Amino acid sequence: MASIKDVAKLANVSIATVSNAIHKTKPVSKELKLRIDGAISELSYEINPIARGLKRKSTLTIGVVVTDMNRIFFPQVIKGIHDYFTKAGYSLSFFDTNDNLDKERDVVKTLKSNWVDGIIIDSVADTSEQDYFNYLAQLKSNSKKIPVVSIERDLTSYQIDSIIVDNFEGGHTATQHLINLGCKEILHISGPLSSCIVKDRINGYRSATKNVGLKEHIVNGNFSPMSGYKAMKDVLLSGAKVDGVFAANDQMAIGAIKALREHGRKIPEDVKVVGFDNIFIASMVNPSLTSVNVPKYQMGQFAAKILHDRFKDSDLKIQTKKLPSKLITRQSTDLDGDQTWELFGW
Amino acid sequence: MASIKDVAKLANVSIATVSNAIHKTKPVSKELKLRIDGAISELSYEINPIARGLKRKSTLTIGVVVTDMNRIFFPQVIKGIHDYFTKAGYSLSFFDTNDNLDKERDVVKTLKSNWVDGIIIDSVADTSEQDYFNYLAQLKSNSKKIPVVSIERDLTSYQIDSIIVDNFEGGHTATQHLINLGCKEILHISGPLSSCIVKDRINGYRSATKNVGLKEHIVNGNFSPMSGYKAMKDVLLSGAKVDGVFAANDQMAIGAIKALREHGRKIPEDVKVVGFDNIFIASMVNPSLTSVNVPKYQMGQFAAKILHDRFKDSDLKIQTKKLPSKLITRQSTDLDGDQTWELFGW
DNA sequence: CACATGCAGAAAAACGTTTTTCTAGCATGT
DNA sequence: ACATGCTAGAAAAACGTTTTTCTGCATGTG
Repeated sequence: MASIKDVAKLANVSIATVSNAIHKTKPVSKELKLRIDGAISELSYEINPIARGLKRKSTLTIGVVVTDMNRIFFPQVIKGIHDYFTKAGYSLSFFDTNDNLDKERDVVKTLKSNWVDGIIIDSVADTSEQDYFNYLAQLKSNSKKIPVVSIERDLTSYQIDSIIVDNFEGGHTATQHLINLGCKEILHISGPLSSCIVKDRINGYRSATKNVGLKEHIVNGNFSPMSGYKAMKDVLLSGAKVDGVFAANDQMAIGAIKALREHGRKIPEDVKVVGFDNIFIASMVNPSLTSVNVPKYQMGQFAAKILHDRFKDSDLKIQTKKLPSKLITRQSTDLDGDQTWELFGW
Repeated sequence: MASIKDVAKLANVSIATVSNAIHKTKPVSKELKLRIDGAISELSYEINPIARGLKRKSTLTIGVVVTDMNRIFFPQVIKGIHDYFTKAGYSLSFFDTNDNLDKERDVVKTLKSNWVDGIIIDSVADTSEQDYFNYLAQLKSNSKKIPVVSIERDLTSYQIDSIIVDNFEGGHTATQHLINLGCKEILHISGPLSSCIVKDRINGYRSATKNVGLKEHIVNGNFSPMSGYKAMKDVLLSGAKVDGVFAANDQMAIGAIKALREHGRKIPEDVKVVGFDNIFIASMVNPSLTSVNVPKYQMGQFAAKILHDRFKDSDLKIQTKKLPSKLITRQSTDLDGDQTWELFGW
């Protein structure tokens, strides 16, 4: 691997001049520029990003940490981040915390000592982990701060830029949709209560049912299909009447549908079901699933953009970016709903 | 950020001694060791991996390049790689080529100049790209080689370790399964013919049908659900009789099922359908899809392991690791097939 | 003419490590 | 008593850049 030294020697100039010629950081005469370019191409010299990183204290790498790659929510978010940042000349360093806070702490520590230029994180920490969030916000605070952007979780109160979806609105819309279709007994299957996402979705449900005087009926799941299945099964066995179900994510909705079927309920005739996230499989299952779309790819892109902006100006006001959610009506609530498929590359 | 110099000063020793104490590369007296440890923890010194990388010519980073993150095949492969390599102290640098060879070339060039220690790649290049594969095999050949491991594609003839699945066997098994169930007119919907994976699957199909004297019927798709839908539609419109379908991947199988349904065919009574890859949604669609499983997570783990082994001994014989494929019978061929769900984290 | 000003380019310092070379002290063997 | 070898540790070189400082030299101004 040719180094800048070799180039300088071959072109018979100093290394400073080579550097200046490359980066146009100081003017250099036509003649030398020519010689240098010649030497560069002759040696097929490529700048060494490690050495530059050492000097510049920047690695052109950004750390991406997600809770579990198996959640099909993430691949698209990552794709969004990737597309933005490779265009900007950065690489992505990828980490999966397996929904484990201890691991997340480790990862962040690694990231810190690895000198990544920024971090985009989907934190698994629940709202009580104040000390951890504070640490996150102050990362590397003694010398230079390394900026962090949170996705899915609103951490603006800790001075961390956050990209989220309006979960209250989404929950409200989903519930209202069931109400509009004439449902009178609407069940909500929620996710793990520690998460603020989940709370917002619950509140959206509450608001909508309260508005029209329906009684609320909430059971808990943990986002897995199996938990949705079990929750639904319990409700059915208890004999409670249900003609509408709003699940806090698609996975649980699919589980719930399985349970409903086993009890002979027709969907959507007897019971209508709405999910959340609009993972692409929502359009492929049978019946296809009505769901509140979360713009995953855009979420990644926005997170990337905000982080990038902060690189340029670290004094920017901390911001919360709320992305719009939108209800996609499909056969689980309306047989004539959207019949198209989500045809992402897969 | 405290540097080794600060530690040395505080402990009143030379920086070489600090380094030796940390890495045990030379013995250092109990006394100094104690002082050094004290200084390290007092300054909460952390080694700077960039500087170390510069000196050691190794970044403890491995590049992972996939063709398209939207293919649910990849997240699990990546998870396998990730789990292995984080345990070994490496980070993953992630790239998505969007099924574009030019982009892939760029990415590999970046990876090369980024001094990653190794590369795991799912190449989009078709078999005619000999010069490119040669380049890949010889990456950075003037000084130190950087090892490459191929997944999904057998590149051992280019001296590149390869982790693949026995696609011939898989294709044979899938077809044989249909034969065993009494199918007489078996259609194969293949993937893009440039890919050797696809060819192997075709040959498996051919071998099985030939064995029992069935005529072969092959149409082409491109792995997308829509292509499977269209291919099936054409066949149905042509009036050809079909009582079994083997699609080269699950996506196309799902598309084919949609077409069959639109033509009033009952599955599996009238037509039985088998896919390939066993992406988790195969167990969730309705009817659930019989499919040849590809061990994705293990594929990632093996790729990682082989790469890691090569770090330790670059003279290791180039190897092809063929992972076993296994047919999972579900409702698209047998109503009493496997009813369980793939319950990966999601 | 004296002197400041600009400027292209070289030289050198710095980034934070690892690794090689050097030094001084001490023990050993003849 | 002296050459030899070993050892703990220091000093310095090296990795490949970027950036700051330094050096001549030409130009312009009073």
